[in-house]
Amino acid sequence: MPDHAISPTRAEDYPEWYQQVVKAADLAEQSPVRGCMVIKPHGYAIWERMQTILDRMFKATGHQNAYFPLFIPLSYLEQEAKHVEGFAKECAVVTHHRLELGPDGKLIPTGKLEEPLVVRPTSETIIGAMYAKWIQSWRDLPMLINQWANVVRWEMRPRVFLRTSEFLWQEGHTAHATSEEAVEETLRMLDVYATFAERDLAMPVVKGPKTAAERFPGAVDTYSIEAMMQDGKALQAGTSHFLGQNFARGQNIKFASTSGAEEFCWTTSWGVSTRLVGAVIMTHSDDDGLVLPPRIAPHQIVLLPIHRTDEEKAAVMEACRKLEAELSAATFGGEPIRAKIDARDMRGGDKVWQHIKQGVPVRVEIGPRDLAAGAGSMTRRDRGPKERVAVPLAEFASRAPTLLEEIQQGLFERAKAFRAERTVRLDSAADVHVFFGAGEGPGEGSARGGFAHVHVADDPAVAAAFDPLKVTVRCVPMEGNDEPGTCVVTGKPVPRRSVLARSY
RNA sequence: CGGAGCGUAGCGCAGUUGGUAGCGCGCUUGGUUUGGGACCAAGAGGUCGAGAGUUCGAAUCUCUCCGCUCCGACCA
Repeated sequence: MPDHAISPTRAEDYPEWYQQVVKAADLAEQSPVRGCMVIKPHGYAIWERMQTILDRMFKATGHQNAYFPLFIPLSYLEQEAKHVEGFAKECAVVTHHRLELGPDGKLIPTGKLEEPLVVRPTSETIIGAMYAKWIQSWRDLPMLINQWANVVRWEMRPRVFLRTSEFLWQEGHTAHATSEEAVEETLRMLDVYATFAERDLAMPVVKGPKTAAERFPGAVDTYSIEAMMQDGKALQAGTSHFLGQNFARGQNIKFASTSGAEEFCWTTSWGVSTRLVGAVIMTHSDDDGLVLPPRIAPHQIVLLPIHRTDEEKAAVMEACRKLEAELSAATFGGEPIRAKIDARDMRGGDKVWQHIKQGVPVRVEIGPRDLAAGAGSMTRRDRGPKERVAVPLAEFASRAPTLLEEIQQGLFERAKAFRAERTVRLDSAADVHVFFGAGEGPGEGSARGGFAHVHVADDPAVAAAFDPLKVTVRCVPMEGNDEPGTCVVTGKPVPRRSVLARSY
């Protein structure tokens, strides 16, 4: 066997490594439908973890869930000019509502719709149409609603989890009486995403507003959290938009204010998607497969009984069940610890490697020898596959929360250190060109780059200057960044540095 | 949608100048094993991506289409 479970390794071929990890961890696979993936149980379980945690956070910030239609009348999309422009190119359109059996046995779409329906690429317009009905008075505000749904964006180049034609996400849509309140909401939800990314996904992110070119179609301001993947590329992990009154005007979302005047609402929208699963993979995984932070791992601890005879089996299984019960009674991150006994009848080595490839944070083997010593053999996914530690069974459950916290924190620190190593401050366009290695050779380019903090203006000339490098302005970091300077392209004065990177 | 590559068993691949399908892993069964991706034996599994054409004969040659991957344009 090679010394790692995934081939090729990250260093050899990063994109291919990513796909092999998805396959080895049994997260998802290609479907018969072009550009669409099947999310398999293990991949879906990770998404469910994300949903559970985020949903709790949305509720805690006063939001309620609701559900709006998959189909959006074509005319709705036309209500905000920039919105149409932004999404028109990638929409799936339903034009018929019936199938008839043709003479050759083929099914023929018939029953042409009077008005074509667009499969939602996002739901601003249809939710706005409902808000226009629901909101009449300042007493109806703020309107704070979230929807868990699928959306379709007909992408040219799909990549599992990162960019598929259909994906799952959550979209929050809120309406407010004042601009200040709406901006506050936009930033609050950006913070929710940042907290979730760092605390639960152990993925350090940079928060900040986008440049005009990268803004959501129809938004006044778009904010994002940007994470660095292990190839140095940036991944937009979540977005929060301040929509101003743009959509409210287009869709007539009005309210009577306390003074009795009729005013347009100020709206926001924000979302994260199954892309986060890809983000987690590319942030933590190694050449042995998936590595999951404990907080989002469907199973945090797997117990592996080892036995030969029936007597051994009885004793070992009893010890496993006892430990499983103790672990389930203990808590980590405010939830019961998720432990599982894997008693499947298969070879121990295969079984262990399966759990390694699937990213289970902690494995505990319990065999007759361990039992005699009152111990279990523990291995951690964030350490080498053969670094085993004997742990006393009597105390393991009480120590487990600390252990999981240590792993969670360790992964976060490791990711932060990685990002720090690949983050630089540059003060000239020439340095940017050098850093991102203008002339990259095959197989080498993927290892280059990172985040460059540079003074640049929000100006098309900046995008044009770095376009040949495939580098874009990811966002203008809001924290620890108040050093004024002059734009390295246009020479204009700017109040702070921006993050430049290649991106997914 | 442009450029490149690929499509043969669940996975990874071989199959030369056209002659009717093979290897490794995996899977099933039996046995030997078992604290680190076991070994022996016997088996199951393929309209060679789809369609058309050339030919006595096509996985192999020609054309068209479909899908996947990478690189561009677009994006969460």
